[in-house]
Amino acid sequence: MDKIDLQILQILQKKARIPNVEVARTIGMAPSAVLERIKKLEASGVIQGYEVRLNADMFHRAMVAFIEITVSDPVDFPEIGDALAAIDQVQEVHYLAGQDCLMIKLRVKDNRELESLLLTRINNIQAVSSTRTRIALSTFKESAKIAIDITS
Amino acid sequence: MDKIDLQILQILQKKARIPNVEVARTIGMAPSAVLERIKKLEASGVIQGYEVRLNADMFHRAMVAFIEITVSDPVDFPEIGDALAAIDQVQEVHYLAGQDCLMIKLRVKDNRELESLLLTRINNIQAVSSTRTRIALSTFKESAKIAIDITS
DNA sequence: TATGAAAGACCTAGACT
DNA sequence: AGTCTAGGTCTTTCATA
Repeated sequence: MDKIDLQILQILQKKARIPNVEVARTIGMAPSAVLERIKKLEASGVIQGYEVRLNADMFHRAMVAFIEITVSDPVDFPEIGDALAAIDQVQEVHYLAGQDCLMIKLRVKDNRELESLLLTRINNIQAVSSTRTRIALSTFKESAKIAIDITS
Repeated sequence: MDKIDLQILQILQKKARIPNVEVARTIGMAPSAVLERIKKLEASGVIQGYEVRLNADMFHRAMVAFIEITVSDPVDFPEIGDALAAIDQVQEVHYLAGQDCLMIKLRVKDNRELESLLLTRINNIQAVSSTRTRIALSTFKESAKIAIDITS
């Protein structure tokens, strides 16, 4: 990965769904060269995919919550992690260091749906011993972007 | 937003950087009609953007952490939220209900960078009274996807 | 690895339904 | 809102440097 690759990624991070030639023009290269580089970045796993960012409010997912889920037996983490990951409303599942717990981020319609998930999909998992829910009232920033420093 | 729009969004959520005609073929419509719909979805704010998902490990951002930041004076939230959002390594900033605190998600290279951020960018903010850091050891799921139910 | 050429695919505006 | 058409643009492979 050289500076040109970083430039390409920086452009795609701003707007992934643009023509190849536009990327090529921006960095002053032939489209075929840019295509080859992007393909290599995809093949090597640097680029993991291209996503649309949708407005959650318009899909009954206005409410963001984080839940810390404490588990009685750490051996069960993989199964529980997968079970939580399988819930549509759950966007993230992380295994946290030092406290025998998982952190999940989810988006639901409202309190009612949150309660329902807690009761029927989370607290009813055998090994789950407790949960601690934090609800977000507003969001200042939410992005998967990684700052790319070309000079490095 | 009708079922056709939902179908289009479902396709774009799988892979945003695909030709318009391919979307059109998949749902059995003329490309121009699909183009028009996508433009409307963009204009109305349903589609907020198109992102590349990069492999964080390859950009010195292997470590994920969540920090709860307690603030002495709730009046200061907007400024602190913006200050935190301005940090490159910070991917999310949420204002939490009920505990006078902010939740941030960040990606850093290692413990050293995390410590440096805590000392020089977070704890040195006047109104910040305490922080509670949780480090993710592994991640089961991490996505901004919203499940789209076509039948609805 | 880059360019340039060329064939084929795609985009998109506009006429029309 | 959709289809169809058509010119212009973009993609992608390949020969070449």
